[in-house]
Amino acid sequence: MQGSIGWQSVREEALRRIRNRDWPPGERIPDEAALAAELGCARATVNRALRDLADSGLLERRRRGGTRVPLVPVRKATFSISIIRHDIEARGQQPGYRLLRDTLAKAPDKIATAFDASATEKLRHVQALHLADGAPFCLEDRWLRPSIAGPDLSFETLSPNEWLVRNVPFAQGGFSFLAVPADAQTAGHLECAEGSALLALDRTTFGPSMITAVRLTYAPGFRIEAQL
Amino acid sequence: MQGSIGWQSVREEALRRIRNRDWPPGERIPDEAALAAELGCARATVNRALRDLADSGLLERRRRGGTRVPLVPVRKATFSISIIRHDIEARGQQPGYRLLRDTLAKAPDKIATAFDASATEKLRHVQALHLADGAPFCLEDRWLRPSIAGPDLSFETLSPNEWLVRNVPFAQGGFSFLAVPADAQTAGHLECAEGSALLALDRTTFGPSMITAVRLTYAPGFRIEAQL
DNA sequence: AAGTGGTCTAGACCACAAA
DNA sequence: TTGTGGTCTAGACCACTTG
Repeated sequence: MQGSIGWQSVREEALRRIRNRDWPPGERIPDEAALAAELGCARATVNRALRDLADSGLLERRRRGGTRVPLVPVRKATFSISIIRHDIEARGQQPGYRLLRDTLAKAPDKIATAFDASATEKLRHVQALHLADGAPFCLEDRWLRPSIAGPDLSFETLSPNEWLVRNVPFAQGGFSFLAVPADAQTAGHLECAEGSALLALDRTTFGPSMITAVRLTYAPGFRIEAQL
Repeated sequence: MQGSIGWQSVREEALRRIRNRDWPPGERIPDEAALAAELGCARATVNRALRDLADSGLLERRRRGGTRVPLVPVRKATFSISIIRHDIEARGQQPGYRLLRDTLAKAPDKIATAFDASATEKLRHVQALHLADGAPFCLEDRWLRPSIAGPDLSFETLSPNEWLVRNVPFAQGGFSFLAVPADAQTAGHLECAEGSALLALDRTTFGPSMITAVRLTYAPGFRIEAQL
C-alpha cells in the first residue's frame, strides 16, 4: 500500500482483500499493529478503518480474539425517516396536504394500551392526506396525547407529521413496515380499489410517556428503497 | 460532568442537552475544544462522541461552520439482511425449506434487462419456500446467472439464499420493500387467500456484472421491525 | 483570513476472552 | 496468562467554508 494515507484508504485496501479472498471468510486477519506497520500508518488509523468495516458487518472483531472475515456476512442497510413533505419533494413532485379529520375520541384498545390510557380517556385522532402532484401519496392516521398538542394547535395547514418532527424531536420510538389491504375508507382517500395491497409504516414515539402513534399508509406502487 | 469518562458518556451528556433544549434546535453548540475543556477530556474524545451523534442525524457538523442541532432531525434506522433461516430461528421457530422449482428459462423483460441478457439467453429460475414451525414463512423467487451457479449445484436442501450469502458475499446491490397482492400461485404456496396483501422484498446483487435478482414474498402478518 | 471540524501520530493503559 | 481490540491523551497539521 502506497496510496494516499487516510483511514478510508485503509478501509478500501481491506475491502479489496476481503473481496479478493486474500482474507478468506472465517480466517483471522493480521492484527492492527501488523497492518499499521505494513501500511505505514498509526494503529489508530487502522482501528478506525476496521471498526468501520465491522460496523457494516464485513468484519467481526473481538478482544483477544482478533479480527475475522465472517462466514456469513450480515449486511446492514439504513434508511431515513423525517418529514413526508420532504420525501415528496425529493421525488421531484409537488407536495400537497389535506386535513381529513381531527377529533377527540376513545382509541381502540391496542392504541389505548400503548398510551397507557384509562378506559374513558380520549385521545386526539387526526387523519390527513399527503399528496404528490395532486395525487394521493400517503394517508396519515395518528393518535396524539392531548397534553402534547392542545386544541389551539391546528393541523389545517401543517401536518401533524411535520409539526411533531419540528417540535417534539429527538424522542425515542420504534417502527415497523407491513402490508395491509385497503379498507373502504382508505381506498377512498388513496383513490385505489378496496382490498389493494398497500405498504404501511407503523410508528410509535415516546419521551417520558407515550406521545404519538401513527400509521402511514402509502398509495399503491410505493416502494421503500435502499442501497447495500 | 464527573461521571466515568469515555466517549459514550460524552455522547450521553450531549444527548441530554439536546433533548433538554439546553442546546436548542438551530443553534450552534460549543466547539470541540470548549467541550473538551468543560468535560475534562481530550478533544478527540469529544470528536468521537459528536461524530457519532451526527451519524445518527442528531447533530449537523461542518468545518468552520461548527456543530448545530438540526431544525428538522433526520432519524436513521438500520436493519440487517442475511440468511432467512437465521431470521426464523431468531423468532424462536423451527426453520424448514422446500424447493419448488429449478429450471432454465427466459426471464421476463424486466429481469432480463437487469441482467443485460440477450433475447434468447436463459437464466436459472429457482422458487423455494421457507417454513417456520412447518407453516409457510417466505417465498423465494430468484433468477440467477447460470455461470455463477452451475447445474451441478443443487438447491434441494440448501436454499439459494443461503448458498449465495455463504459463497458470493461482499457484493454490491440494492433492494426495496413493497406491498403486493398474492397471485394464485403465491397464495397457494403461502396458504393465504388470493389477493392478500403481502410484504415483499426485491433485491438485486451484482459484482462485476449482475449475479442474481430475487423477490422474497412474506406470509401475511409479517412485519419488518426496527428501533429509532 | 481565520475558526472549526477532520484526521493522523505515538504512546499508553485497560478490558476482555482465548489459549 | 497474555495477546488483541477499545479507548484516551496531547499535540499537530490540514481542509473546508464562512465571515
